[in-house]
Amino acid sequence: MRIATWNVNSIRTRFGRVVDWLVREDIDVLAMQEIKCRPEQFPIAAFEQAGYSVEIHGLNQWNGVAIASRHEMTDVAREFDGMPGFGKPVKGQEAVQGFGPNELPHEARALGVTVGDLRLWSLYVPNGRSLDDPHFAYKLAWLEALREDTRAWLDEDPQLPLALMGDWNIAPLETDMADPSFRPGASTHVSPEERSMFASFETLLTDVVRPIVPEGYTFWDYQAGKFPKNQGMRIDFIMGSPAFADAVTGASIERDERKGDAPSDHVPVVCDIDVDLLGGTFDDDDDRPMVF
DNA sequence: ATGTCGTAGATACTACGA
Repeated sequence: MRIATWNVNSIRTRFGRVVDWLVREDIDVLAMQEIKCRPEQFPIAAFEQAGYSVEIHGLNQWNGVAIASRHEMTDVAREFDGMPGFGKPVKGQEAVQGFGPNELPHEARALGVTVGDLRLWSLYVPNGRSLDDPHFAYKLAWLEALREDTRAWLDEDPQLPLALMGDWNIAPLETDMADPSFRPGASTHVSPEERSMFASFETLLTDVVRPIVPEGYTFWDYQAGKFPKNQGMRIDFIMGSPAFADAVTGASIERDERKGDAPSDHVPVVCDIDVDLLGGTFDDDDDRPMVF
């Protein structure tokens, strides 16, 4: 079972490339971020023709998350408890997107689904914009609420195979940041507050890719030739619970997807799961009998 | 190099977000 995350930077621009990659790499579940569209604008047919169903959470041209899967998805969640909002209240949008505990409108940054035994989230963590911007406080509050929900989910079921996958917009280690325009003490993504917040998730979850792929970036800004200069950053992660991490047998960062025509500025991050190690079954596995 | 993308719209350019 192959599971991946990819900030696609507009699915309407990128769907051909994304579906080609899904088929070529035999991906079972892909968590996407920055789809930048509403559900009715999403190119669902291209995914269905390749054997995937899609769950979508998109409110407008910004943000937006989706999950494509070859297996049935259930228990779809389009927010987590206590998720804060941001911006100015939009009249008439209350019923569509709801409001966070701070009474500001929700953004489309989180989508949770259950696939077999797995609980999977596609997450697009707020960028923060700059250290003195209200968006930065929003980023930290959004992550804190997510962490407390993660703690509650695992308190309730310590054996839950859970993965939080997506664009975390944090470079946890010094070696994760090679873009010279992000400077310690002056920039988002590398601040002590963000790194401390990321570390607090690591008391609950582990980066299942890092042990297998210790080097490499997942994002390179389009500007100023940062990809050819390899001035990238590692900000896309698959964070797994103990039960999830124990089933991981492989991982990769798909650097070649930053090459060629019209790439996203992010590349896919992949992990392989041995479903036999999860203790349950997948109803549409074709290589094993079902076991109840 | 204010160096690139993607979105929307009171569009053929500007504003915004990343």
